[in-house]
Amino acid sequence: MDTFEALSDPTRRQVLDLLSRQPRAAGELGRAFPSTSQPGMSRHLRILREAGLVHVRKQDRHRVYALRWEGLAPVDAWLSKYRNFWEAELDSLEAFLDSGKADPKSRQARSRRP
Amino acid sequence: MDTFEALSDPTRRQVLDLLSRQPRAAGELGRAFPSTSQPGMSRHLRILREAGLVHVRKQDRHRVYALRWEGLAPVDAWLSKYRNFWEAELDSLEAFLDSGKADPKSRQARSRRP
DNA sequence: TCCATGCATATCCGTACACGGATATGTGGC
DNA sequence: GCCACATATCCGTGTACGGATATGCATGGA
Repeated sequence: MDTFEALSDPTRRQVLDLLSRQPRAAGELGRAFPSTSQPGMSRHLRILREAGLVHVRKQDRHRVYALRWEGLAPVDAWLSKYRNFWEAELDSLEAFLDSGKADPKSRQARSRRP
Repeated sequence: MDTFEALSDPTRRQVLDLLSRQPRAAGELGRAFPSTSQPGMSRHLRILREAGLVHVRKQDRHRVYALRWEGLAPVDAWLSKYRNFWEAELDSLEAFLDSGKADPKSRQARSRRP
């Protein structure tokens, strides 16, 4: 299962959201989803692992899961391909409107098309 | 079907890739995927439409599809949430390297909310 | 050393739905 | 009426997702 498929499941995205705050043990994650059985959560974690989205570390008797930021690189790469065009669109719009105001959110460095 | 599910299919991502270059008529897209039937492509386009990823315009007897950049906003938003942490990680790493501190393997213990 | 904890894995079962082709039909524009 | 599609079915296959259950397996503690 590739990155995009792994991310297509809401539960797995929620798991990643939890892990984005801090690493958590498998059991902790399972308890965060009471409607999911232990093997069920374990399956989700397996998919996330195989997609390279999480990383496991053994600590005592626990398996501590942490987010692997690099695992999101494929999505980021795919998306930036579009972001370039997107921002080009927005830039054109801004230029057209000529509001003269800066982007309030001041997104990360607006990489222009090379 | 939500945005992430719509993007989980490789064919649909390829369609978006084509549309990122220029708008195309439905038939044109269909011909780009010879192994897909006409109703088959039409179904994919429907999913992309309902996910807000493409936009249709009637031109003569053709349906011209174009990418809706805003449709990718949910993915971008979701991803930037992580990109911030990602960059924070890199920053922390830099800070760590600058300060010449302890064990470099304690990476995962360090993810924290800003 | 024996046992409980904390998981991962393996089945089996069942439901649901994605994806595909094939075919038929509907529809708006020319 | 023809073209370019969209939609609707029906069919079939594959597989995701879920629970339930049993087992494997390492670690840490009594």
